[in-house]
Amino acid sequence: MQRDTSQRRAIRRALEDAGRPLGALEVLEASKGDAPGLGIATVYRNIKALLKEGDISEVALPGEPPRYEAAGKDHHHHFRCERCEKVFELGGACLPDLKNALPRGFRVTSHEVLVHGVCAVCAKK
Amino acid sequence: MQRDTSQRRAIRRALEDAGRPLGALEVLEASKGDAPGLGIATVYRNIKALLKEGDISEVALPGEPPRYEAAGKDHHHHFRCERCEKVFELGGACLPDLKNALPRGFRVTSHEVLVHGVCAVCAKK
DNA sequence: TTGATATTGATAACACAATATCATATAAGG
DNA sequence: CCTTATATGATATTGTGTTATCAATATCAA
Repeated sequence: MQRDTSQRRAIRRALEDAGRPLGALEVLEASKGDAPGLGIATVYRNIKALLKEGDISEVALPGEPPRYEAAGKDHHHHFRCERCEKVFELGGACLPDLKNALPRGFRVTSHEVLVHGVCAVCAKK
Repeated sequence: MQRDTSQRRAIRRALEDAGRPLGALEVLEASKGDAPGLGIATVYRNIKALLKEGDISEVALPGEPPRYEAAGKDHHHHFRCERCEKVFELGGACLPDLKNALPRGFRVTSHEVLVHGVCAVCAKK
């Protein structure tokens, strides 16, 4: 159990090559080149499997369905273009001292930053 | 059109007094003291009306339904307790220089920070 | 107080993403 | 090359949050 299918390869490849987090439909589109006729159910199935195996990780966004990106990257945050709605990866640039802003007794386990704006491609149009 | 009902007063009051963003069901619970028998549809209706009037603003969170808070506050971010799932307001503490982290040609319009952790009440248990 | 009408509460209906179903296709060991 | 159990594709179903419907109620101007 766990066969090496062309669909699974195409989906893994699409996520590895994208360089940015993809939603389920984006994965479908990006994978169709390598796996014609690919169905959305298969995309969801394989996303779930890849998550369980730890090959990809989920990028949750406010108000929209999650995207997925290759796992194992350094700490980073994301940028969402409000025109094309694509999400991009941002390197470096993290938070200053959070502790000052925290109420007494609060304990931090993680944080996430989402920057909104217009990407380079959309800005030119 | 636009009548002053006890339900509308209760809902507005609940959001103003909460001191933290509330979800629709939290608004329902918090308003029931002032408006017994309040229905969820009325909560949604009034949230929508208060949004349109600019009295409250939406706080979108990854992977869950939006919360709402009184409008007009200074720039701030939010903390979500992973135990009780309440969301709290964080003052101050903002981002350093975002520009360095941005790819060329990207334009920023806003950003949001969500801190995950355990709130003071839950940490004591 | 009265009457017109906005508002409410209960609940049906909707929208959307994600999962389940199931017949068919296919990978992989023998 | 066969066999068989897993994977796939099409689509029905689910689940959750929100909105629509509608009879009953309550606001507020006259």
